[in-house]
Amino acid sequence: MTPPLSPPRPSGHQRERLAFEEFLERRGLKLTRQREAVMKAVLEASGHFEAEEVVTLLRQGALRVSRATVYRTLDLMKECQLVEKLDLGTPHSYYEQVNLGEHHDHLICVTCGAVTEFHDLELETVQAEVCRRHGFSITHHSLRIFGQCQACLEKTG
Amino acid sequence: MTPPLSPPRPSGHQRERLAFEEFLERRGLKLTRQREAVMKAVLEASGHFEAEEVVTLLRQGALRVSRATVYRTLDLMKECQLVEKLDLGTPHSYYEQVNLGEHHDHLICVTCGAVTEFHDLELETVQAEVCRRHGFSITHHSLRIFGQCQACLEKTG
DNA sequence: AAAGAGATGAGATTGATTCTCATTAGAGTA
DNA sequence: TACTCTAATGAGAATCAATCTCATCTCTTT
Ligand SMILES: [Mn+2]
Ligand SMILES: [Mn+2]
Ligand SMILES: [Zn+2]
Ligand SMILES: [Zn+2]
Repeated sequence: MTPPLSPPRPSGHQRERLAFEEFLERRGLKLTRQREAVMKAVLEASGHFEAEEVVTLLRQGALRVSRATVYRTLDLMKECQLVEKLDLGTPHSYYEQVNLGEHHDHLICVTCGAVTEFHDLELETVQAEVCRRHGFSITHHSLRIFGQCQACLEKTG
Repeated sequence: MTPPLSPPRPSGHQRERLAFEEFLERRGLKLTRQREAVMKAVLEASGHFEAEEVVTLLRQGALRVSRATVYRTLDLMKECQLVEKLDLGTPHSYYEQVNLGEHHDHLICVTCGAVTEFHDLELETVQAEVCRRHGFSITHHSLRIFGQCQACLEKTG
């Protein structure tokens, strides 16, 4: 049961879905069936995925969605801050779904490729301080830490 | 004159030059005229540059150096940690010369494209702490902060 | 000078992403 | 329903930095 003092928050990705719809509205764009299919696939995706994976996944559904539309919709969701584009050092980009107002950075294992997410408040604070000192107005940032993960360290010493 | 207590440090980029020569030696590779030309150009370069700029610059000299060799040598210098490859959000990569043992991160203005360098010891410390907590052995990292630089802020409010 | 190993360069190739533009879908109107 | 108008889509072409190929060159060593 829902605690009485908690407002009944929309479940699933209702907030994100709504945010995207309002974003499209604001821009005078329509929520087409194709855009809806991409949005649904992305909101339900977990972890880091390639654009091509979305294309492949959607091929299994009834509605055909072209590669171009997948890329275009991912761009829109990125502008809406529901999606982030990642450069993990590979030749092509990865994307990930980000819940409204959340953020994290990445530890990337150069041995096995594992990507671990973390969030550190102190780190964010220090970054903000650096920006303040430079009179720089930050919009977003990307921190990638490369090295060996615990599992790989234990294997090879 | 050199202070007596300071060891006579090699000037210019003697240390980096030596480091590269030893690196090649260790790998059983030769310091060819082409590699030397690229190394010289890179060590004397300032700021962030594209691979293509090195190709163009070297075309003006007596010795012809192919694009392939420029890319190959930049990769070697990267392994030797004399060069870093940067993704500034543009479609192609930038490179920069890094002095032995030095490091910095970047503030990138999304309005004018200006790139400001900074180094913050506290930031590095907090990062190290995050890694320790995750049992992660860091080799290197890349922090990019995007936003508006002071100049752009003053122009547009 | 002959042999062997690495290095080079011109040009072909790659491949993720973007672009083009003819066609389609959908909202609004009469 | 039929018509209009505009945004959206999709198939395939184009892009272009980066990589690859492989014939040729350069050294060093016998
Ligand atoms: Mn992530
Ligand atoms: Mn720099
Ligand atoms: Zn690992
Ligand atoms: Zn600026």
